[in-house]
This record gives sequence, C-alpha cells and structure tokens, in this order.
Amino acid sequence: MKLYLTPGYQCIASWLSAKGHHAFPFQEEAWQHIVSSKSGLVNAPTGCGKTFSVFLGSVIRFINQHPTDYKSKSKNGLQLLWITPLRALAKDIGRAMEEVIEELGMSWTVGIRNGDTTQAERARQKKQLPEVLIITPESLHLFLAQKGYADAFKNLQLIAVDEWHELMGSKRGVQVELAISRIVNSHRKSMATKPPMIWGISATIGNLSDAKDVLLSAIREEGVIVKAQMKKQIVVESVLPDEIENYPWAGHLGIKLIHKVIPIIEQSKTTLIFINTRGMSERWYQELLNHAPEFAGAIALHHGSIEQELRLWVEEALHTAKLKAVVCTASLDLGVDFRPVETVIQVGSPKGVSRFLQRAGRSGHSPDAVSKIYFLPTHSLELVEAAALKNAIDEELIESKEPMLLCFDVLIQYLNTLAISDGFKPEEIFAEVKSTYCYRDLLQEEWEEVLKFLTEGGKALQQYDDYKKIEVIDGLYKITSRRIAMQHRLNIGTIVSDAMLKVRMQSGGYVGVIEEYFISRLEPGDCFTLAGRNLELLQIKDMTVLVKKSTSKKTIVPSWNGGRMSLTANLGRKLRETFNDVADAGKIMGSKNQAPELVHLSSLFQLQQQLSHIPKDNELLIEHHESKDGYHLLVYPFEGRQVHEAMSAILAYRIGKIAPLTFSIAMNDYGFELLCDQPIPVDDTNASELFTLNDLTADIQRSVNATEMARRKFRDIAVIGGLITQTAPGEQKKARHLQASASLLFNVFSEYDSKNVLLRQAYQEVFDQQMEEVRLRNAFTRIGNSTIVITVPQKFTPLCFPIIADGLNRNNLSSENIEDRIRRMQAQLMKD
DNA sequence: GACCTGCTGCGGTTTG
Repeated sequence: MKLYLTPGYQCIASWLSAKGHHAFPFQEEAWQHIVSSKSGLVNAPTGCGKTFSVFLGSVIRFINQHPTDYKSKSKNGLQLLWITPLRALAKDIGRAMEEVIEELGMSWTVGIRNGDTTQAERARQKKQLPEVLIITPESLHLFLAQKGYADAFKNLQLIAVDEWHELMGSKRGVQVELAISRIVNSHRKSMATKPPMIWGISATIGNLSDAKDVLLSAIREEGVIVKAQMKKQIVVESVLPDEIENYPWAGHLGIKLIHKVIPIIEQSKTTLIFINTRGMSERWYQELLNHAPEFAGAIALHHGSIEQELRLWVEEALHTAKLKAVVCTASLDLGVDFRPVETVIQVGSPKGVSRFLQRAGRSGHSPDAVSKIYFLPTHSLELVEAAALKNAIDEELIESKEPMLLCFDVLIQYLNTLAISDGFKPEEIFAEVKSTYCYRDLLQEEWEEVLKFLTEGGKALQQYDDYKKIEVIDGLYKITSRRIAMQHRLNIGTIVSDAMLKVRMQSGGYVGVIEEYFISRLEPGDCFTLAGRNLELLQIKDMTVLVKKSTSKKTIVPSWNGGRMSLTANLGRKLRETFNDVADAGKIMGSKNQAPELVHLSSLFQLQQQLSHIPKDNELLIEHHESKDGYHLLVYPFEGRQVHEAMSAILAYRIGKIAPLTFSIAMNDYGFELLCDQPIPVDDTNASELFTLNDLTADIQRSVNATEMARRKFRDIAVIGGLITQTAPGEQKKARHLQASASLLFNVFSEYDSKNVLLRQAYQEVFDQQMEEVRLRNAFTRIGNSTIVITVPQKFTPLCFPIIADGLNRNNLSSENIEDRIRRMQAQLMKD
C-alpha cells in the first residue's frame, strides 16, 4: 500500500479503518496542530481513536521533517514520551504503535519503561533509548533520578499524557506536572531547538479547559482543545425486581436479583459485572456459580487484591472471549481502548455520572455503536438513582476534576529526586516549580522552609541526622549518600497503601493479597475466600499467608479496608430533582412518560407520602421517629456521605447548645440520622437557625475533630514526603508501625513547628477532600434557600429505612441478626 | 488505627 503523508492524511485514515482502528473524527485537526508545533488536549468519548490521533500526529510531523531518511536506521534518539497511568496499558499501546510504524516502513522502535521492565531491557535503554518510550509517572520520576537524565530528552518532540483526566486531580498528576516542567526547561536551557510539545488525551470531564491549562501551565502556552463533537449513544436499562414490595428497602449486595442477571450473561458474548467492593464481588462470583453451575470455567473474578498474573490472564481470556463474564470492581474501569465487551452490568450505585458513563463505554466500543449498561439496584430506593443517572446522562452532567494545589509532600519528594541525580540549583528550580499549575501560588518563604527542611530537617527535626538529606555543594543541592539515594528510589511515588500480606498456596503460586488486620483475626485452620477460591489458613510467615485449598462450605469473605466513595455533587443534585417528578405521588400512577424505575416504585412513594413527605429539590425533609432504640432525627440533604458526616456533627453540636444531649450518628449518601435517648428539640421554630451559614467556620472547628482527621491524613503525607519510609531493602514495614511513627511526627510538628507546611497540608487535605468544605458550604447555602419540612411519621418510612438499618450495624449486632431484624421491620410495616 | 459495605493506581541505580 502506498501512503501519502502530505498534504492529504486521508490515506492513513483509510488504512487505519481497514485495519479495524477507528478514525478519530477530528484527527486531521489534531495532526495539523501537532505538525505546526502547537500543544493541546484531545477529547472524545472512548473508542474514538484519540490515542492513534496523537501518535500519528507525531509520526507525520517526524516524516515531514525527515522526508528522505525516516526509514533509515539513524539514531534519532527519544522522539515521543508517552505517559500512561497504567502499566497494563503499555503493552497494548506499544503493540499498536509498532504495527503502525511497521506499516509506514519507519525505523522507529518502541520501548516500555515501568516496574515490569526487565533489567536487561533497562540496560539496553541505557545504551540507546527507543524513539518512543511508554512510561508511568513514577518511572518518569525515577528517570529524573538518573544521572545525566537531561541528555535523554535532547531530541524529544512530544510528550503525550494519556488518560489525563485520571491523573489530574491526584498527586500522580502533580508528578506529571513537575516532570514536564523539568524536561521542558532542561531542554530550553541546553538546546537551540524548540522544547517538546505537550499533548493530553482525556475523556470528557466537566472542566476540560482547566485540564488543558493544568497540563500546559509549565510551557506557558495557551494551547488548543481538539474535541469530537459527537454524542455517544448510551442505553441504560434497570434490572427491576418483580415485586417491589418484597425487595429489600436496605442492603448493599443485590444478590436477590441474581436470577435476572444469569440470562443477561447467557445472551451476550462477553459481560462485565461491576461490583462496588472487593468483598461483595467475591460473594457475587460464588453465588453466580451456585445458581448457574454451568458457568464454571466460563466466568472469573477480577479485583485489586487478586494476584497480578491471574488478573492478566482474566483480562486476556475475556478479550479472546474464552471467558463469558467477569465479576470485577473498579479494577477494570480503565484499559478501555483495546479490550471491549458486549454487555456491562452495574450492581449498586456507581456514585457518580462519569464513573457510570465510563463503565457503560466499555461496551459497544466504536464511535457509532450503542453502549448498553444494565443497572441493578441493591435496595429499592436505588432505583431512583437509576432514573437520576439517565437524566444526568441526557444532560451530559459530567463531574469536574479539581486539580491539586500546593502539595508540599510531592514537592519534597521531587526535590530529593533531583538531588540524587544531578543535583539542583534552587533559583532555577524555584522558577520552574512555580510555573506549574500546582505550585503557582508557592511563596518564597514556603520554598525556603522546604529547602531548610531538606538540608537541616527543619525547625522540628533538626536534631535528627536522618532528616538532613541534602548537602549544599557550591550552591548545588545534592544527595551524596548512596544509602539515602537508594532508599529514596525505592519510595518514589504518591500511592500509599496499607500493609498487605501475600497469600500463597502451599503447593506454590500466589493467590492475592489480604490486609494485615483481617488475617490477624484468623487462626490456623480457619477458612476464607479469595479470588473465588476457598482457602484454609495454615500459617503466617514473613509477610506471607500460607494456605491450602479447602472444601469447607463455611468460609469468611474478607473485608478490605478501602476508600469510601461518596455520591458526587452532580448525582446528588440530579437525585433531588428526580424526587420532584414523584413528589406528587398521584402523578406517578397516571403519567405515561415517567421513567419505568419511578413507576415501579410508586407504591413505595405512596407510602413515603402517606407517612411523611416526598422532598422536592427546594425542600429539606426532616423526620422525627421514635422507636425502642430511642428518638431518631432523620435529615435528607442527598449530598453524599462525606458531606453528611460533617453536617451531622455540626447539627449535633448546634442542637447540643439548645439542650445537653449526646447522639449516636449514622449516615448514607442520601441523609443522616441523629439518635438520642431523649426527645430531640428540633421544630419549625429553630430548624432554619440550626442550618444557618452564620458561624459555620467556627462551628466546624468546634464540632468536627479536625486534629484527629489531620493526624490520619498526615500519615500519607509523611510517607510521600519521605519522612517515613515504607519500604527499605528487604523489609516491608508493618502498618501499625507506620501509623505510630507518623503519629509521633505529627505530635512533634504540632508542638514545635505548628506552622510547618506539611502539617498545614494535612489540615488542608481534611478540609478539601474529606469534608469537601466547598460542597458543605454550598449545601448549607442551598438549605438556607429551601423550605424545611418537618414530619413526625408514625412508622419508619422508606427513606429512613436504609439509614436506620446502617445505624443498627453500629451497635455490634452480628450481621445475621441485622438481616433478620430488617426483614422483620419491613414485614411489620407492610402488614399494617 | 481499626472492623460499621467501602475502589483503583506505582515502585533501584550506580559503581566496582
């Protein structure tokens, strides 16, 4: 085949589609920008060939510039640096690139540099870098920790950042910002040629133009956004329980609808079943096999605690349709472009619009195909969320990603990184660091404090030699100790996780990992489930759990200590609006264009309306309940559990000023509960006062234990900043040990250096991330403009049910007891 | 620092 590269690019496009690659609708626009050396951001739904578009742009540019010798094996040096957040993606991308290169008859080679790269390959790369290098943010920083790193970038044309929407908003994104600032400026200083362009590749997010600005900040260029103006067609179908009356009002597993999932799996070639937690995914896998034994060997399990090798096999087998279905957690959210499936099922709330869309996008994977996703509610009310999601998708109400600001821990790690390779000159690096979006507001005195910390251990730690890492030699900041250098390299990165023990079969082969605290509760002989296998604990040795296969029917499903996804602001808002549609319960029965989910729930809404009230989006509903457990106050802001956590504490504090009461608090994504042994004095006369914006800041400080929260946040900060080392050669520190030393440091800083930047950062992270202070404040403002409706229902209402049920968990009842009790409560309600 | 449903992501070089 003959390829005409300039001026018409159509030939490549048609060649691509002949090869089965989808042409990105606006790829020519992207190519033209790249050819003319502009930087920017490419955005389109998944499966539109964004990756190819950027890659080909750089290829075309190269060929245009070297029309006579792009086929010769001259040593071109590194041309394209491809940053991707996932190791697993590197191989697929690399293979596709090689295919294109071969077709074009080019001499380029493609290399991968990450934790999986072998020593031999590293050595080869050291001698000669490939033209294209695919790398993770962490490995890129390790690259900057190598002597003479700047040399490698001297011919670099383009830095591409794949999945930028995933990286931005995390500290990994900050690492990318810093690395770009370094590469671009080292280039600028030493070379006469133009510094490399920067191109981001992003799925749709609410603040796309911010995403571009964050990425391009260090090169001080406006840049362009190349956006495919196309709407991906998405069909959402809820899996409806036959009789809503008999479907649980509370719960998280949703296994009761398993009989409706089996035909969906049977009817499609490949299916992904997204489950919210690792523990529940293990149970779903088991139950699927119990209900449909013929699935044995045709379905598999995939989550973050399962051994890598096993996971890779599962991904491959799904890709080649050897497997019919995979039960997974967020572990299969990414890695989209090259491994589509036919059907996607989401079990339980996806907590946000974009996560739901992303998962839907794994099916029907081409620009014009329809993506279909089934939504399976784990309790009745979750069907409202399904209706809300549909509306949100129609309106393209996609969440924004907020870029992180002034992460001093990442900055300290980065400066140590530079200090172990070539060393750095503060004046030069300060300007560079300030050119990034993250550190643009960095103050001179903060910078100096950081430098002081690096060289002297700062105010609080100056007695300890361990914290004097950097020496100043002729104005050059450098780490000369090989021990410190090695330790630092081992700890580069911003992902801090709990100590996990590896689980290994007695007969050989690893199964996965399990948390220290979980396994410490088990005795040898106990049985648990991991990766879908029943295992008997034999012994624990050297951070490894030795197990053998068990035939025991009674096993414990581990619970891992994961993050707590909160409902996003967008989905919360949509949820409140959806209640508008049903606020007049009579409307539901009559209306034909009502969402099927809402029609299905009509009996539940009628009950809610009859017993209490259905809140509209300009109302806040408060319910008083009385039970043998005491007096319950239920509030429904629909703001997600994190906001509710702070809001409930503030409310408890404010009520406490009226009467000295103590509460026990429970919450979910829809609302929260204050439980008390005495009547709770909240009524029409004081309700709006209790939700006032006045004195909010002070009341937050008085009610929320920010110090305790900051202490926990500080652990990660201390690890990232290198104050505590997680991994020393041949040793993994125990989680408890880590927590203890972090806590100690927190105390030292609080006492001797209370204005310390890392300490301040810990509090800032609590306010920004944990309490979501901006959102909390917005919620108080919204409530201030709403009508507060207070009801005193005679019985528990459908809305209060899941929250009170979660509250029961608090009180040390065994899970069996709770299930029985909920069933009894619900049966009682339905009877009369 | 715990368990109350609770995700994902990464990771050694230099010099002898």
